[in-house]
Amino acid sequence: MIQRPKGTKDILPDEIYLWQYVEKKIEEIMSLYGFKEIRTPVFESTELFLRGVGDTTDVVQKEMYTFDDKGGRSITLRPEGTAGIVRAFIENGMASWPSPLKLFYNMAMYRYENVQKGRLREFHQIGAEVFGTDSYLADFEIVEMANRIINDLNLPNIVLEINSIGCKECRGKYQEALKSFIGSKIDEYCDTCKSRFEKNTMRILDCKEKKCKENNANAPSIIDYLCENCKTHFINLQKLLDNSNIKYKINPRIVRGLDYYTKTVFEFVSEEEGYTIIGGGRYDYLIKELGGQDTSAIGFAIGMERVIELFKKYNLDKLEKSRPELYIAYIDDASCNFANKLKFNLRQLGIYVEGDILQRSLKAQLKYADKINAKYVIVIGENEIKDNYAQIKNMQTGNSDKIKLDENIIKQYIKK
RNA sequence: GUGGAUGUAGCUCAGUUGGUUAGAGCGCUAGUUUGUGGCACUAGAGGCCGUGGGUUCGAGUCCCAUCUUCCACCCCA
Repeated sequence: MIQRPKGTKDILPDEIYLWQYVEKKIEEIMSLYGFKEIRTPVFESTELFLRGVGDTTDVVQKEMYTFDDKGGRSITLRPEGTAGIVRAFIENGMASWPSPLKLFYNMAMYRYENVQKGRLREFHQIGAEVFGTDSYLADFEIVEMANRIINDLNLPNIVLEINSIGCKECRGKYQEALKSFIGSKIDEYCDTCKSRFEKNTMRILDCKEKKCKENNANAPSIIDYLCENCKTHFINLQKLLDNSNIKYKINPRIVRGLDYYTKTVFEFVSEEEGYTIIGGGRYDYLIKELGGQDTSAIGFAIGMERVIELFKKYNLDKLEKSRPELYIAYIDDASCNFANKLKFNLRQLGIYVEGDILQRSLKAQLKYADKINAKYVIVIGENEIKDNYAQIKNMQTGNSDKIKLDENIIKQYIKK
């Protein structure tokens, strides 16, 4: 039997309504904040991610789906959304659009990783990006919108963690300080940390190896090395969060795995599942690095599979599955034609009506009507056609009323 | 990439120290005297026992490999 590739998932009709609800909710909120949808290609030139995401990151080094197409071009399935959006921003001259430019996307991402809870090789992110502002007001708006999404989806036990990793200037100083702190002790660190020492020192702070963690315990904090500008930026953001009663934790250990981040970085973490469901931050150099003009930007991405999992856990019972308003059953050939006509007319009026297309017995039709949870049932037979009246039965209460077989009257009855 | 568990019907799972045509519940289809669902009863369909090798007179059961799924590390959403 051919099975789906490792790390992929089928989303079946019994679950899709959850996705539709959550996606709709998120997109409504984003629209409310002025974000417009953008869609970019599933695959891009490999170089985009090498330069955009950063060639020292794990995502690029070992998790990309990269291949040569028939024309010999190196192609990569997008492992994240931001790089492609920035490419589109530059390529379509969006820098000349009114600032700030707010975009959102809802797209599948691809990473070759080992599968476990909340981690797939094909997964979905809804993300938002703001281009053209380096103000802390944008940082606030983006964090506040993410917070709103968590709240409106009614997801409990989510903690907001924020940090600032500074700009080029302060990060340079900090890296020096960090290097001299680790310095001679580097032999005590794990191999990956050793390899990161030169090129990506800050990542060492993120290591979960016991030994490395212990060694990092007294490491200098980036926050102490922020330049004046970055410091006030960070403090202003905190003030706004305080004002809005948005609870957060400053976590100097958040450095994020993508190289493009600067200044504010943040994560919404599910305490019980132990994973991040929304992650994001500012990336003031990325656009220039990818060949655009100097433009500040900030954004985040929501891990949809993780959100759905949490949402299912807490809110499943609150959602109603779609069900037919009416099932029209028939008895013989003549009434079958009549029933079909009525079904057709009601659908023209926008009513969700079901009827038999299997030529089944009346009993089987009614059983089916029950299984699909139809609200009302009408049975058409010789008498009904003759009288042009039928019983309309409420399947929940079992009560029925006499009704004229006129689609407008039926519509009115059902909708009341 | 590393470590641990797992795989029998659409789903959840039984399957004795290796021994005839592999089972149950749920679900699905049909029927229970023919124009009314849910309940009950009856019957039916549906399995290369993940895949490929091996041991054996004989393998769902034992051995090896491989794949999948799940969990942890790493990393991330």
